[in-house]
Order: sequence, then C-alpha cells, then structure tokens
Amino acid sequence: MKSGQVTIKDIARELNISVSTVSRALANNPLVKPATKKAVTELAEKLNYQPNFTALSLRNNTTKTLGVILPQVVHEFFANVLRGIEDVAYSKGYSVIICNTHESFEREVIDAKTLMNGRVDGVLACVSKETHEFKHFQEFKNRSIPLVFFDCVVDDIDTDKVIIDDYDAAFSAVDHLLKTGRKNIAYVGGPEGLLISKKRFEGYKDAIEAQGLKVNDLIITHNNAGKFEDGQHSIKDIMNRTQIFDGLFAATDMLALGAIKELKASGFNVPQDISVCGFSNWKISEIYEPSLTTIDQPGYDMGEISAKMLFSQIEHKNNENYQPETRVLKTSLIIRESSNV
Amino acid sequence: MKSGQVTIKDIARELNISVSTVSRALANNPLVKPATKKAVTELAEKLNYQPNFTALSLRNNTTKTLGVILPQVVHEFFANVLRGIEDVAYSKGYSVIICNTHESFEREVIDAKTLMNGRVDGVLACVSKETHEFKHFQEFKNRSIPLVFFDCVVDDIDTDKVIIDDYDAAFSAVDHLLKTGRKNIAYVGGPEGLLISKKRFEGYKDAIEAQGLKVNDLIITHNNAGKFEDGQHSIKDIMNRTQIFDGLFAATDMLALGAIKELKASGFNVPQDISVCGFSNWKISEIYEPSLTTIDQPGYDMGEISAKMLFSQIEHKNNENYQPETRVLKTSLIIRESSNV
DNA sequence: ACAATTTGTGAAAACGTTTGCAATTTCCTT
DNA sequence: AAGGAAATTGCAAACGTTTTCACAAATTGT
Repeated sequence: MKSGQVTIKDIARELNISVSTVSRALANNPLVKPATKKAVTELAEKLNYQPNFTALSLRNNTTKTLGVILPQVVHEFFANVLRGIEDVAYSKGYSVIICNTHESFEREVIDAKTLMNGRVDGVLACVSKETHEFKHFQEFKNRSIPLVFFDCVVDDIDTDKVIIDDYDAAFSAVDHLLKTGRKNIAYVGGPEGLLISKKRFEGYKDAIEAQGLKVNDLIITHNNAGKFEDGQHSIKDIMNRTQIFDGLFAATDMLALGAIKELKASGFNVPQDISVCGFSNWKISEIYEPSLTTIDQPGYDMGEISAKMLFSQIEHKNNENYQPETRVLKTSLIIRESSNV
Repeated sequence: MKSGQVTIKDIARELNISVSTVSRALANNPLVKPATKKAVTELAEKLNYQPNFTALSLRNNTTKTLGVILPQVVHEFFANVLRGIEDVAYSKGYSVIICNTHESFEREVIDAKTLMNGRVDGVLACVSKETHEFKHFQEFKNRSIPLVFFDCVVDDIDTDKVIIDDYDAAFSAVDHLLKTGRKNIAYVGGPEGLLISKKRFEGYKDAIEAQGLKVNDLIITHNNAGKFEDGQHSIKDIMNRTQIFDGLFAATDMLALGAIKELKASGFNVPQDISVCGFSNWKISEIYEPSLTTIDQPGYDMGEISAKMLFSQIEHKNNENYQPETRVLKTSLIIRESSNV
C-alpha cells in the first residue's frame, strides 16, 4: 500500500460491496439502504477517508481552484484585494493559487501558462508594469477560461474588468491641494507605461487646468517604480530644475514619503512650505510624521467584486450572450497632517 | 465539444493513430518513427495542445504543487520567505498554493484539510498565534504527506523545522542597548503563547541578567498582537506604573514604532531619553524618523531552506531512515538612529 | 401464488494521461 | 522470396472518482 491514502476502493473491499455503493453512500444518495450507508460512513470516518481531490477534478472537469496573478504581494492594496478574493472563494468552497510575478513580464508569461492547463477554473489578473504584450492573456479567452482583470487591466482584451477611478482620485487629491491655497503642485509619478499611472497623471493635469492654472513640466517627474528611493530621486531632479513649488502629489505613498524625506533634507517643512498628498493609504502613511494625506483605495471591495464576476463567468460558461463588463470603483481622499495648512 | 480543451485524443483522431503513439511522440520517445513524431508535434503546436494537468496528476500521483500555510501575507518577513519558497519551487517546475490563515485557528484547520486530500505534494507551514492544538498538522504525518514548519513551529510534531534564533537575536539586541550605557530596558512583547515570543522574552531577560542587572516587571508588557496600536497601549500601561526606563526592546518593528509614537507624545526623545530597538527590519524602520535599530531576519533564506528540505522529503518519501532536522538561522543586528546615543 | 412495483446493488464507462505488453509492419539477410 | 530481427504501433490497464444502466432482491397488490 503506497502513500497511505485511503480510497473508496479500500472501503468497498473491506465491506465487501462495490465502489459504486460506497460512492453513493458517501454522497448520501437515498437509493442506498440505511444500514449500508451507516456502515460506509462509519468506516470512512474510522479510516479518515478524504475524497481524492485530483480524481474529483478529472471526473467533474472542475478544480475548485482560482488562480490569481499579481505583480507583488508585500503591498497593502493587493493584500486587501486578495482578502476580498479569498473570502468569496472560500465561501464557495474554492481555493486560491497565488502567482506572484514580482513585476516581471517573463514570470507573468510562465505563470499564465502554468494556469492554462486545466489547473484552475478561472483566473484573476493584474498585469505587471513590464507587460506590453498580451498574447498570454488572450490565450485564456481562446480557451474560454474565465478571466477577470483587476487594477492594472488590459484594454485590448474583451473580458470583465474592475478598476479604480484613478483619474478621479488624482483629480480630487490635486484639487484638494489647490483649494488649500497652493498654486504650484509638483507631480511624482510611477511607471509611465502603466494605465493607472497615465490616469493619475491626467487627473493631476486636469485638476490644475480646471483652476485656470498652467501645468509646469519643470516640476513633473516619472519613475520606473513607485518606491521610496524613487521619490527621493524625483525631488532631487526637480530641485535641480527649480525650487518653485508649494505642493506635491505623488502616485504612491512610498513615492510621497521618499519625497518628504528629501524635502526635509533640503530644509523644507511639510506641510508649511510644501504640502504633500500620496496615493493608496498604506498603514505607514498614518504612522509617519507628519501623517500623510492620501487616497484610500477600496482594495477589499475590488477583490470581492472581481471574484464575484469571475464566478459569474464560471457559472455561465456556456451562455452565448454574456457581455463583459467594466466596473469602476470610487476612492476617498483622506486628509492628514501633510496637507493640513 | 466542451471547453475547447485540446486533448491527446483529438490529435490521435485527426492523424488516425492511437493515443499511445501520440503520447509517446510528445514525450519524444525514440520508439516512434520520426515522421510520425513530426506530424504529431506539428499538429500539437498548431492546435496549441497543453497536457491536462489534472489527468497528469492522477496518473503520476504527483501534483507538482506545494502548499504554504501562513498567518499573514502583508508582512515583509513572510513575503521574503515566500520569495525563497517560490524560487526553489519554480526551479523544480512546481507551483505554490498559498493559504492565508489571517491568524485564525479555524481558518488554519480548514486550510490544512484543504491541502490534505492529495492536492499538493507537500506542505510548508507557519502556525498562527491562535493555534494551541495540532491535530490538523499531525494528520499530515499520519498520511505521510511531507511537511516542514518554518518560523512558528510546533514542537510536538516530529518533522523538519526551520527557525530563527529568536533567543540569540533578542539577547544581542538588548545587549546592544545595555552596552550603550542604558540600565533599564523596557520590554514590549507579542503574543505570549507563541514560541517565538517566549524565546525573545527569554533572550531579553538573560541579556539583562548577564550584566548583573535585575529584570523589572514594571517595565514589561505583552500583547495579543504585534501591531502599532499595541505598542502605543504598552507604553501607556508602562507609564502608568513607572517612568523609570531609558531603553526599550520591542518584539516587532510595529510595536517599536507604536511605542515611539507614544513616547514622543509623552514628551520623551528617542534616542536621547530612551533608546529603542525593534525586531524584523521592515522597510518602514529604515524610513521612519528616527530610523529604527532592529534585528534583520533572513526571510529569503528561511524560505529557500524550508523548500529544499521539503523537496528532500518528497524525493525520499519511501526512505525508512529519514531523520527530521531542525535548522536554526542566525540574524543580524542593524544599528540605526533610535539607539544611536 | 404470480405479476408488478419498489428498493438496493453492481458492472462498466468516462475524465486525460502513461506504459507494459502484444501485435503489426518494415527492413535486412541469405 | 522466405525467414527473422528490428522498428513501429496499438490495446488495455491504471490512477480515484461519479453516474448511467441493468439487474437482483424484496415488497406489494391482486
């Protein structure tokens, strides 16, 4: 006997009945005689029988597993999204395979392939910042594997999507800074290729122009990532060009904090000299001194909604007239010390 | 035809050969005629054939999947552990299922059951702080499913373990504070039930006594979690009892930062009045002002070593004389502003 | 007491793959 | 051209389950 796994056959042999009867008994099928049922369930209990997951998957053509592809996991926003996804999945008896691409295109392609061979019933994906080509995702559609994008989505692929209203969020953040009397708001952005970066940048520009002011390229920077160090470099760059700015909007909290660090190092006070707003509402933005004004993103909701949409695809897999949908979630501005002037 | 999945049968039918030949051709078996092989591989390519994962698992009695059970994912240390695990797993063609228990015992039991039915080839686990009963883990051993514990381990279960030398780390942290001339070091700890908490606390006490000083219960607190707010509460509690202390060792960085916040609020300066040391070396400890002295834990190494041990179990599953082993990893003290006196 | 139900059970196929064995074809050798 | 070896290929079983269909046994109605 290998691997100690108790199977339905073992039970059948032991009780001198057929596997079919055991299967039915365990499924509580009314066809089987109560006495037999009792014998089977008791023996199953005693032997600690667990139905073999792989066999079930093969038989039922369903793996009760969802795949999630995302670029980072040490990330409070994604962690909240994951919680939302997991809660929905667990409530339906599903497990979740998490594929962490570490923002690598290559890894993303590998992960996509891994999930494409019938290992999961559906996939939730957030594309990495390196990704500019989407064949690997298109393949999910070709194989009609249910797919939902969240946060960083692929415009060209026709499927359900759940996104944050990044434009609106950025607009309201910059608008807030302007309403407190600031006139020259600098911008410290993330990867330019990313759709969410573009949206945030547009929101920034439009908020300024909405006040009849002009956008000033001298106080605008973009970065390949959204890390603390990038925020520091951005401020150095801007300072080399001009020191005329009194507000700053950063596309992530980490960029904002890096910027603040550098501003302090250059002798500026936040918020007295320069007021600052970040994006994401990570825990650190509440702890830091000065605490950071920022945009709160509904991560949990995003996960929950994405997962529900995915299940809706899974459950209506054969429905011809299913129409992909894009849900846009609202954010909220959290005002703290860094913009409290 | 359902679900569009191309199977080996489709290829066989199309080419008018048997499935066995197709299977062999795809496996590049030398038995099959080059011409046939060519025809098969070309058609497979054209139809974008991918071997069905579930069928393979059933056939080979191996899922090429590892399960990881851990209590949190928004946690830099665990995230590093995960990276280490993933890197080893990927290099062997394995995927990783991550089960996030959210520090809930109930969830941990469910997750363990989920992984117990042949869904994974082995399990890496870090127990939640709520867990005081271990039947669900013992069951892995009963079924001889390879199991490795990391970080928060279960003493009673005889299997491979990888841990941090928490005692040693705490000792060296407190020793460092004492060597800078501080005499009364407060302790702000995490969940008392957790083995790692106990070890850190012991290291703290022994370091004090090693200097011929006495441990003072008035300046010791324990918390149910290791969060920022717990650190704040701890300082309030201590302050209500006494204000006589000039150093502080906290069992996590977040506890340390919460403590610092509260100390500042009470008019103390860090490090001038009270020097502080945390534990874990999260990014925030480098960013915060004052930057935080802390213990760096080799998270990536822990993941890598754990995964390697697990694979060693998997590969020697039938080896009678396999002896479980416990690896203890060294940490390093990172001295920053918060203890720079 | 015999047919007609009802009730309970088993055999076999199916999910997609690999592989030992047997069967067939092809190619040499004489 | 026949015989045999070598090269290809196919059949069937197996992995653990569910489920359709058929059949046996027990019960009911007359």
